[in-house]
Amino acid sequence: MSGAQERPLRADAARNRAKLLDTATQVFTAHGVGVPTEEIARAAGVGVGTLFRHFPTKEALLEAVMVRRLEAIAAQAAQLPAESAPAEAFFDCFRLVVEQSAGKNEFAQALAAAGVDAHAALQESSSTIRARLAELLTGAQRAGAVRPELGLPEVIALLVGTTTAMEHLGKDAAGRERVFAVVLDGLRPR
Amino acid sequence: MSGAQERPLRADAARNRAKLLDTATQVFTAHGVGVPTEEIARAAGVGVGTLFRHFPTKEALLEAVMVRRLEAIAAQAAQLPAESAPAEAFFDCFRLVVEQSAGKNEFAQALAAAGVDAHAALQESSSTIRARLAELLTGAQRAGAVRPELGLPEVIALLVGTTTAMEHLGKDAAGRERVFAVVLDGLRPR
DNA sequence: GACGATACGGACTGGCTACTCCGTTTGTCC
DNA sequence: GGACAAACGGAGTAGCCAGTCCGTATCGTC
Repeated sequence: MSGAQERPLRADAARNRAKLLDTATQVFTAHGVGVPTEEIARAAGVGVGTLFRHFPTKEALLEAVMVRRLEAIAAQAAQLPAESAPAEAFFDCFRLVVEQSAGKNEFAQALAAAGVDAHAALQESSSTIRARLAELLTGAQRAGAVRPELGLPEVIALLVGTTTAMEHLGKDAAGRERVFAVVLDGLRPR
Repeated sequence: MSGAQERPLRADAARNRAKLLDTATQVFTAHGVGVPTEEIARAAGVGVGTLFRHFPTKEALLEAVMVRRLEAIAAQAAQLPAESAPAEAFFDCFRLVVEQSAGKNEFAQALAAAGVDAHAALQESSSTIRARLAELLTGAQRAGAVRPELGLPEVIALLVGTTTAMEHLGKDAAGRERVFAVVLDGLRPR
């Protein structure tokens, strides 16, 4: 699916590409997606020309950052043991996604605003997470730990909403925990 | 606090100002805050000069739109009868704010991003709602209908988060209702 | 209906930013 | 170590958009 027959990058090119991705992740998260591309290039220690050679568009860079984060989340989600403890696995996954998504909301919004709703790469890596989440959801529902009437779209909406709530609370760890309690308990059947 | 000694606007000026506010509300909600000011002016049937005479800055226009919405919400919230049924009043208020805030999240974000965290007008009208919400919250908590450990910041974060979740679900009314059920039930004590 | 004050329209400006182009540098392979 | 391709840097370009300016139109008043 992903392995095209690209010839290998030269060593410096590969290094710069990785550095750009890392830097872009940090800078976008810290200062928002509105930062000029030039600032990212400078922070990464390269020229803008280099940035645009690797990512032909600012939007492409944004997308690459998102894909990378989604893949990281998917990898962690894959670790969760579903069979033994379906309920915990689902709730752990919910927490995981929310915690790893801190500051990512704005990215998704920016991409959607740019009319990129259906970019293949994003589609692919997000559907991996969705599939995993669906699996854990039905497991937890079968175990009676989650309201049976909830579908995947509602759970995802709650995921996004909870992330936003967390961002709104900032660093108040105790408050975040109380919000988590509200949502997670709310997911349980009455 | 708000009644300054402005001399009355000329009839056409008052008309244009009102039209601009209405149009801006619609256009910002429909197409996001990124729309060029010129587009709003055109949609309102006036020139950009007129727009900038009434609102010296795009940001000022955004703020005026927000203030107006907040005031509308505050007015509705003031109607809710707190004494007779504290629990219902709180939950109704929660719903009210979420439903009236559809599409407003992005405004607030845009304003915050512009470094306008503490504009007096916004502060004032949002603090009206906050005060009302705090009142209803403690009432509901005293009645045993809401978790006693929750503070106003957490409730507001949940409000914002729920609004986002709703926006994410789009027009799926049944799904929205299920999400509401999760959050509102989660607010109740265990 | 005439006159001063108020408000209007929209061409124009300045600044910002995504993206390009090409002379220079660096890595790779023999 | 030399030669060639690959990659780099950053000044330059084009387009967009918030906000200005002033000649023209409209309002309100006598």
